[in-house]
Amino acid sequence: MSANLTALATFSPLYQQIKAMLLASLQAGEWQPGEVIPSEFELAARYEVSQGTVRKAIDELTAQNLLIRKQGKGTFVATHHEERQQFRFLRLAPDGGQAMVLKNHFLSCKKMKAPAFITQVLKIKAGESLIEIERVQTFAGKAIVFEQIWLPSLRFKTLNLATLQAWAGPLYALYESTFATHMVRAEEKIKAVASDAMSAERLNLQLGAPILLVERVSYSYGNKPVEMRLARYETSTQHYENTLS
Amino acid sequence: MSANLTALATFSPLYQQIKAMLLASLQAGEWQPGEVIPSEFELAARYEVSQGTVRKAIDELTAQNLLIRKQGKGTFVATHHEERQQFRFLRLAPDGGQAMVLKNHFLSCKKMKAPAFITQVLKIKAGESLIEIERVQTFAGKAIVFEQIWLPSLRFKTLNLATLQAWAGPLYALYESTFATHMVRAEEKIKAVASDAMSAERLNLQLGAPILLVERVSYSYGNKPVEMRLARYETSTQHYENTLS
DNA sequence: CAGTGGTCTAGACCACTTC
DNA sequence: AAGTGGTCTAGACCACTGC
Repeated sequence: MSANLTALATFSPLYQQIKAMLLASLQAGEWQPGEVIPSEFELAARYEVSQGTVRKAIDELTAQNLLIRKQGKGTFVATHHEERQQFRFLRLAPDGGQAMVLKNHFLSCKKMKAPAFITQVLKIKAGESLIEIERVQTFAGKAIVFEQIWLPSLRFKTLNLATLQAWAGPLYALYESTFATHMVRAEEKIKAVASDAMSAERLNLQLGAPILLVERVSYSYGNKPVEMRLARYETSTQHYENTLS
Repeated sequence: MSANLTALATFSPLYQQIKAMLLASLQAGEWQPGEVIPSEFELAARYEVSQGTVRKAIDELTAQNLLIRKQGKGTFVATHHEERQQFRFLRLAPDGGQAMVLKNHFLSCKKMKAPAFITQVLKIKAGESLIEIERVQTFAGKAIVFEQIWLPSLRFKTLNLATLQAWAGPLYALYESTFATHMVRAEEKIKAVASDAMSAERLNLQLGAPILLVERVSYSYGNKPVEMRLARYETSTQHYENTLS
């Protein structure tokens, strides 16, 4: 209310506080992915603010893809099970046209001790146990993507090769369904490299053929890094797409 | 007002119409990049709507980086001369750390007839005249980027090598200052390829060394494609960064 | 102090969904 | 018809800038 002094209490507008509380509820799992959250008027009553203020908080959360509005129905927690969300994290497209549906081939799923470069990224203890998944993805019978995926064993205790092979759909949807983990954001670092022996074999390329090397770190609520991937894309007939604005 | 029928007039909310009118003014050059636009109340009076409606229109334009709000000062037309905007279209970062400032080396600037693959992308007539620019960018003395840039001669009539070499700052700022062209958006398609003779020479690499090949098409107001680039990035000590959300 | 954008409210009405 | 999000308004007040 006061705070005329030199910004002692780091003033933040009401709708930002509401947004923070909504985020806390999402993180705590009060509303699960795919579920409706209470209506704007209910939330306004709960937080004792006007509907317009709740609305502005929800506006920002929908802009970040954490919530999805559906007129007449309500506001829903975003989920990777949703049709529209399937391609949110896939930037690969065939040179001719639209998005591509890739076929999964899981090669392995093993426990391992986390190497240093992963512990740093995932902010876990040195030597903590990880699950390492190897996957190849094909399009029209041709291997396009080979990736290694690392997850903390603690959170993904029961994950195994059989589960993966039985799963149809995006990995992130599996994480939601089975491990109560919703991915919110990812950061990628991309390089062009000469394929090493393993990548060349998996992608049926000549040793040294140029491939895209994509390092991805995915974050759940609260900026928590949960998954790290090292992906190799074969880009002779497809490319990585990006829009700058 | 009516429109109970099966959507004859493609109803659009007031603030969308305001947004369209603001866009038209931007495109027509009524307010130049870097200038203030009229205050929300002035615009509300002009369009005979409430200030809140204008506000919502401006909200969307700022979200698209077309306008920039500055509390207490006004709302400004976005410009590539702005400090903050310098790195908007540069996704290259050194493996260690933050954004990198690259040094320009313009190699050539020549007129040429547009090949088919460019006429399609830039939507110009077959055989129309283009300007082709070749540029190398260095960081800490090392060549990092080699690119070819194509612009329609019509719009960029007076552009020449001397002008380019005298220019300090982003190309897009030059386009604004001298050619009344503001770039709004760009789309990139990225591949890993083996460097050809020309690229290898420009980047001091061995022939065949893997490089990132980035095709970029940049758009001005009204989704008008204006510039096409083919860039090669050397990514042994830096990478292309991207955030997915 | 006046002018700008930023927040917040309260209420009216529209558009879409569901029963 | 009732409930949801979506639009629009009018007015009050806050925060920042510059004269």
